[in-house]
Amino acid sequence: MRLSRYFLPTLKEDPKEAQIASHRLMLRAGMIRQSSAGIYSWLPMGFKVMKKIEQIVREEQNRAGALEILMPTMQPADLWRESGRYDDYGKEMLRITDRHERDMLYGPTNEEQVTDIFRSHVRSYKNLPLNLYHIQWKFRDEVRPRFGIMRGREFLMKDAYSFDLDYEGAKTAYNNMFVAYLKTFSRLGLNAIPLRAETGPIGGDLSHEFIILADTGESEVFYHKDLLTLETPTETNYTAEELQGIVDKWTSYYAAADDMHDPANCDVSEADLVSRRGIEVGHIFHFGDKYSKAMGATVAGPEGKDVVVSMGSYGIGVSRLVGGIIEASHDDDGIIWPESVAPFNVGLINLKSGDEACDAACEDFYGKLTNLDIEVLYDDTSGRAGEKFANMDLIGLPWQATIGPRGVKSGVVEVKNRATGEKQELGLDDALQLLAGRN
RNA sequence: CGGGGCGUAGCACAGCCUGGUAGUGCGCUCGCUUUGGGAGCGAGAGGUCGCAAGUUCGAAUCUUGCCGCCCCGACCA
Repeated sequence: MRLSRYFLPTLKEDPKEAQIASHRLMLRAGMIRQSSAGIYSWLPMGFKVMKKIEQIVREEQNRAGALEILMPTMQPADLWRESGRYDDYGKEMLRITDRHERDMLYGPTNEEQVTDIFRSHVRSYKNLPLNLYHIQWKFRDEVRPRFGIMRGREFLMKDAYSFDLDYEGAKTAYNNMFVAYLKTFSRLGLNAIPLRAETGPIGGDLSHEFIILADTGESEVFYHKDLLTLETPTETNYTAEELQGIVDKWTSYYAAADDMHDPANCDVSEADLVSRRGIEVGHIFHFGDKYSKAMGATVAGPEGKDVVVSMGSYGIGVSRLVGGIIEASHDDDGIIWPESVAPFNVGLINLKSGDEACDAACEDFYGKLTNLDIEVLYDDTSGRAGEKFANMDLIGLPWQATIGPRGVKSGVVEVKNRATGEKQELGLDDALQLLAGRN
């Protein structure tokens, strides 16, 4: 992509409403545009990153055996009356009346909707286990949206819902998602920590939040320092026992958010206990028959009797992750994208656009990178060097390749690693090889 | 929802107290000079001063009402 043909409205100065790094940087890097409080348009580069995150989430859900569907954003109130949540939910739920005076709502979540789909199509235990997920926009009318995309009112979420015959099955479904989450966050370049979460009135121990570490995190977390040294599982088809083993291992280390942390009850020595701030990016939850019972989601069991299915739900905040990743990975100059979600792999800087030799060298290099399926943002504009460098640092592409009059003469390109700041002058072929190897 | 603050050009702001033809910096357009970390000079474009009513000869400025946005707290992916 040539920058001269792209839409990347970057800002030199900080918009005053942006208080935290991700919000500030997303606005400055031209990723989003606020429409109203907590509601944003996604501009090309922001959208591209979000789509990459979404795709990684999707691939790991698919690998885990979940099936993608798409449920609507607008839901009928009647479904929510069945579960009793229409009255319970409060003002966070955006209620809308259609032209026929029917009560509708913009979905803040989809348990009712998916349970309705399940009960009307699944009759036998033989069709279980089943896990349906979708990646869809949700709306929660937060009293006070803030932090840009991190806590907006409209947000993109992946929600998976599992259906099993009994608790044992549901537990395996839960463990399966637990492991899928470890893989997902690892691929996103994040250190995610599973925290035991409040299970509310349902009880049990099957609820975990996944948080990523960032200084601006919303809550304080405490965890055993060895937790971050655990290896992320990589295989695809684990047995129920293997899944349980992985989950047991990951949950054997102490990890708690401030609301669950009790110093008196924490057996980790002070030297091993780490305290940092975290951002919640995922939540998995077993809720048993809460919705299936209220809404009559049953299947015929092996003995021919109807059984109320056991359910769980598993969310990942896809749009929130865009901000979350920036919170976890930036410096004073701008964003530092992990390679897996970077909008482009390489930023190619032409230091003297209009200079025949420079243009030719850049065009050649650009073509070669593109032919290797490397996504390149080629700054072919007539801007000044400093401006181009600063802009490239701001948008945070993992690699920068700079070609200027000086380098053209000696046939070299300067390659800079955005994360480490390390620069090296390489011949064109060596530079290609380096960048291709990283792709 | 309690408390506080702010709405003036794409962005950041001054002007308001003490009413009198709407400004500065950055960005944008054109020209010349520059050119390896956010250049210089010159010439331009761009604003219903959030909206409405009121006071006044005259309102960005004073009064009232409304709307929007931000921050702290409580609450949440």
